[in-house]
Amino acid sequence: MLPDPTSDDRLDRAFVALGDPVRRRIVARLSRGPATVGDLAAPFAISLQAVSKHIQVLEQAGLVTRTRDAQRRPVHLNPGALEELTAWIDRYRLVHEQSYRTLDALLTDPPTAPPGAAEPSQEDRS
Amino acid sequence: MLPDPTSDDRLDRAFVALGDPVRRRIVARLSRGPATVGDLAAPFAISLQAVSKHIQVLEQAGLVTRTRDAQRRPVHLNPGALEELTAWIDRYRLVHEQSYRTLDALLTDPPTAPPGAAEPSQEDRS
DNA sequence: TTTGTATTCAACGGATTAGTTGATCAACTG
DNA sequence: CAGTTGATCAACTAATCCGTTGAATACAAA
Repeated sequence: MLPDPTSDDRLDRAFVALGDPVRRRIVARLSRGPATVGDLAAPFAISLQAVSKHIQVLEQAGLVTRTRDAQRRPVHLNPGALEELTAWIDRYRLVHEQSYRTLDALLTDPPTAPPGAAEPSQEDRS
Repeated sequence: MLPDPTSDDRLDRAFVALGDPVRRRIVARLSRGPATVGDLAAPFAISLQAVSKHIQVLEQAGLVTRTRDAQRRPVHLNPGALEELTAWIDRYRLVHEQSYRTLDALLTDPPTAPPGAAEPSQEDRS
């Protein structure tokens, strides 16, 4: 049940979670402090149950955590998870265009690797 | 057909696009320079057509663009789109916890707004 | 204990997604 | 021209996702 830190499953879920406008608005709201499910559901035209599911998606992505307060389950934003996302993006944000070499040259004249010698395992990570 | 800058549809698609490990690896590869569909498909165990679809998803999200080179369609990363994602995240990365007020007080004692006076339209954006 | 409030669970339908295979299109090569 | 390469289109399947409604749970208040 514990999350596996060597898998990128959390990263998958976190990006997908932020791909929904409802969930992004929830995150935006939570950045101003914790809120209950009812609070979070209020601005939306969808059912409370649907919002509850969205919160579960955010929780499984590690983006939020839940505490307990009587019958309420306050939701808190987990800023660390958001930082992981920016960290991933920042790793690839800068494009190394290799401007000294034209695109045609790149495509027709592979630098040092002959067509038979493929090295697919060190491509990248995550 | 032109993208509508006032909609967050692009943001939706971009986050969802990065939620797939295959597409993240494609982005990672493209950060080192443009590549053809065949190049991008090589490291994967899935069909070329599947990779072609992944590229279309990335393209519709604004994350990549395609050019033309004879029968090849080189794919280029669009760093601007990645920056938009980090920009969104950075807006909410810092949590304003309002530590001077306890969670219970937050929940049971709404600051200045009486329960009847709701103002849901300025909640947030995107 | 009964009632009310806050939230989740369960089952379902409709839409979307990621993969497949087979056919097609476009451009280069001999 | 015919053949090959690079990539897309089309049709299909299995799985997942987003929303619904109705029932169940947990705690509080009367």
